[in-house]
Amino acid sequence: MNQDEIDYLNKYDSSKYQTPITTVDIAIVTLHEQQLKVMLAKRDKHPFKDAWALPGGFVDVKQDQTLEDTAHRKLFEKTGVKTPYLEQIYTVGNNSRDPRSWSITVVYMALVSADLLNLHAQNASEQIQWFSLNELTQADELAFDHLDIINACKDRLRSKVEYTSLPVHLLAESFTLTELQQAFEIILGTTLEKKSFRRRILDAGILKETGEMKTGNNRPAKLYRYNGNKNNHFFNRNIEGAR
Amino acid sequence: MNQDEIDYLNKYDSSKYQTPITTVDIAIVTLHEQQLKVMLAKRDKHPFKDAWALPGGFVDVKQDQTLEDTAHRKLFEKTGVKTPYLEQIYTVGNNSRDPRSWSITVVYMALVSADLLNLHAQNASEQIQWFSLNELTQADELAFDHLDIINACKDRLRSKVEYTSLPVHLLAESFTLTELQQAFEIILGTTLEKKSFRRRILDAGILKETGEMKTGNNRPAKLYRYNGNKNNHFFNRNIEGAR
DNA sequence: ACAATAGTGTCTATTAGACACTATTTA
DNA sequence: TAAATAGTGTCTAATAGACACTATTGT
Repeated sequence: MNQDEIDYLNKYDSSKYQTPITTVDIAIVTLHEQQLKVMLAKRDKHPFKDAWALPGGFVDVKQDQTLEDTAHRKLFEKTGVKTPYLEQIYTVGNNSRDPRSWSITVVYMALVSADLLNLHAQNASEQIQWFSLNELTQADELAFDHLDIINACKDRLRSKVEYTSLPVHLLAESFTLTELQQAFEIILGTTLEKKSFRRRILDAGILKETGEMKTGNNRPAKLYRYNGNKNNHFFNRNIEGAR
Repeated sequence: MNQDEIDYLNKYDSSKYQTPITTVDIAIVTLHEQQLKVMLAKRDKHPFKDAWALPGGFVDVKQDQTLEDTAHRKLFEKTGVKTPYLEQIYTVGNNSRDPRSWSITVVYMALVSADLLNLHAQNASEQIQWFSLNELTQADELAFDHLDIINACKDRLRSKVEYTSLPVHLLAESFTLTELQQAFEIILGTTLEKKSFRRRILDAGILKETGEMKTGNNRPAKLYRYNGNKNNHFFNRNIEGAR
């Protein structure tokens, strides 16, 4: 860096340009009672005071080093979960979505196992509630364009389920193949053929048997653990529901 | 909107919060002389003065209604092209990518047919050059994290070619199946089997014969036109090169 | 006729879907 | 032994890959 550039940077004052306000919003999604749920928080400030909105907020330029840090921070504040599956979905920016100003939001989606969340305790609070992803409509009058954003997340979920192993992130650390199949079915909104499903998943080599069994009033089922960290496995052929 | 909210908005001054600076960058990609090329512009200002960078810049809150408007505006300034295939790739934001400040950039990729561009005229200018997408390295010392961004675009291109019809956007309005196959091959970096390729594309029903033929020193080839506007067709099985 | 490229016929290999079957538990 | 769910055997259908073949042009 030469003196010329150093001088330029010393004189640079980013606050003197008119720029959009930039936020990060997160769709925190979980699977509970056979339904996909998304967390919404009641806004305690203008604009859209008292409306339900995705958790989110401004980048804290002191505290956050990256956009992912902002997303992780917000997620931890709301759920206490530190290492979820977190994926950037897209960024919306225009001059009409926020009455204050030209506004940009970077949207993340987090998938969290319900067993890491104390869903009932959180429901007791007035401020946070879990909504069924499929039942949200215009009538719910969400803040900003958050209904559109949630629908975009739902579409992304659905389409990724067709060719990835993404639903594992909605389950507990160990799970049966039937539980995994149900997660796929709930996201896709169809039933899947058992044998094909099991073959697809097992042939992919992405699960490891834990050695434990899940017992009930019937034949016990093998428990598996996902073997691929926070990454998804990509199949090179879509699952049936896609057709 | 009630009086309370109106008062809040009247008093709201977005410039008093410290926020990241936000830009839009575009990877403009074309196919020329059997190679993928990306357009870079030489920076005439600090920071990274005189380094090559992706075209891009700040959202103009007066002129642009949406982020896509900003991308289209930048693209038009550089190429004169108004309606390209334009896709949002992702958004990078952190406190280290720009020496001025915490910085966010929303990255778009545009695919443009080489026959809409006057590549030679542009190469004559000192300010803009087309670089082979596969030959850019650290040694080129691109501005900011633009090499990383370009590599992310390259990865996205490659992976989408495995299951979409995306390469049609790199060709002229009418093209032969052999030209389309070559575009796929260049992006994938492999050769494809002719019969499978043609069957896949024709069975998808995404092309329409123009009725014209392309002639040369050999059997003439049917010319086709893409039948799907700016959307991609999604195949439910990946192409060979994927394995 | 030959070179060059366009375009096809058809066999094989792979894998998803269908569906009936067997296995293992509790009550 | 019945109910319930886990898990398998195996046939069929769909489709991608391989590759040899035919077709049509200019020279």
